[in-house]
Amino acid sequence: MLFSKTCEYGIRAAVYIASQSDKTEKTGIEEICENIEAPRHFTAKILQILTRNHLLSSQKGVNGGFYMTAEQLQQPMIVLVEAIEGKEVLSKCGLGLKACSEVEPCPLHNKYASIRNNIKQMLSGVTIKDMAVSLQTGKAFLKID
Amino acid sequence: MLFSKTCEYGIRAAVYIASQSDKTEKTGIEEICENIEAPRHFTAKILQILTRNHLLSSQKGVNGGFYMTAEQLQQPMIVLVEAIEGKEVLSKCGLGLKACSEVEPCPLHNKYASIRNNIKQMLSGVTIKDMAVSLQTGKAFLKID
DNA sequence: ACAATAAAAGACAAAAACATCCTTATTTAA
DNA sequence: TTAAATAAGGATGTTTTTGTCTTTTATTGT
Repeated sequence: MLFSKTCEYGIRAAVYIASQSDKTEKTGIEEICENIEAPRHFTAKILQILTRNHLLSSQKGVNGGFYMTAEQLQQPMIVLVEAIEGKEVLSKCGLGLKACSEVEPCPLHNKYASIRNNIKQMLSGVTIKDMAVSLQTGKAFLKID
Repeated sequence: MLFSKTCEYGIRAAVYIASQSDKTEKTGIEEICENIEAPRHFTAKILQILTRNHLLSSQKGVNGGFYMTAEQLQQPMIVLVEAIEGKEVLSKCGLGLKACSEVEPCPLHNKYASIRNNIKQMLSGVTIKDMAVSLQTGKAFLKID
């Protein structure tokens, strides 16, 4: 509902990569996709987008793969989501009206705005690292073995 | 983000029909679509779904059209949304994990659950009629003329 | 240098969402 | 009782999203 498949895979992949970022080895796309149960090539494309947006780092060649810098680990989820879904996604009218505004609101405007703020707050208040830590400490899961 | 196009059109159409429900004449699909700026045939199909689900009433033939009973006007938005998007939409995992649960939650589980509850509350707390009234009193708009 | 490895990039395919058009069934006014 | 009106239903088309496959480019260990 909230996220597209693209966004779901992107978040899951980023969190997995983050969870591996203590290791010195970089993480390959194959390993990532196995651990988040996402389609190989499709996910690779999403990671390209994130890499272009400097939310991930990557290296080609032998022993290459994906990894995250300390700075990247500290990015809040909202940055990921906006990179994938586009910045507008969190400001568009809930009923899809082009002209919806404070002055001429749709019938759902205020209620929707408040929900949207909740969502923004959630996405701003959680970093990739936060989620990775919850994985590492066994408090959360991306895959049930 | 929150709603599909199908759902947006469905809500807008229902609200428009509701806003016309004081009149004795029923409202035709043509008029509805003009006033909510939605595609004619596509919207007609959505209204079929809502009618089958008894969220709208319709009548064929001369002077036919769509209308809503007092009871239908009192339905909360959540019923509309569930009829269109499916009941599961408001209980699925935010990261798209099949196995996500309280016991084995995804890294976003609790935050997402709280957002979802907000959304449910909003959708349960607003009736079609509420939205129609805001239209009728000029407090809200579906179309800017 | 060279072979192996891994991400990047591009072309293509399938499925789902969105949208249109045409026919059918029903109702009613004349 | 018939013609017109209007929703319902079915077939089809388009676009977007999701997914795969192949080739290219960069990197590195030997």
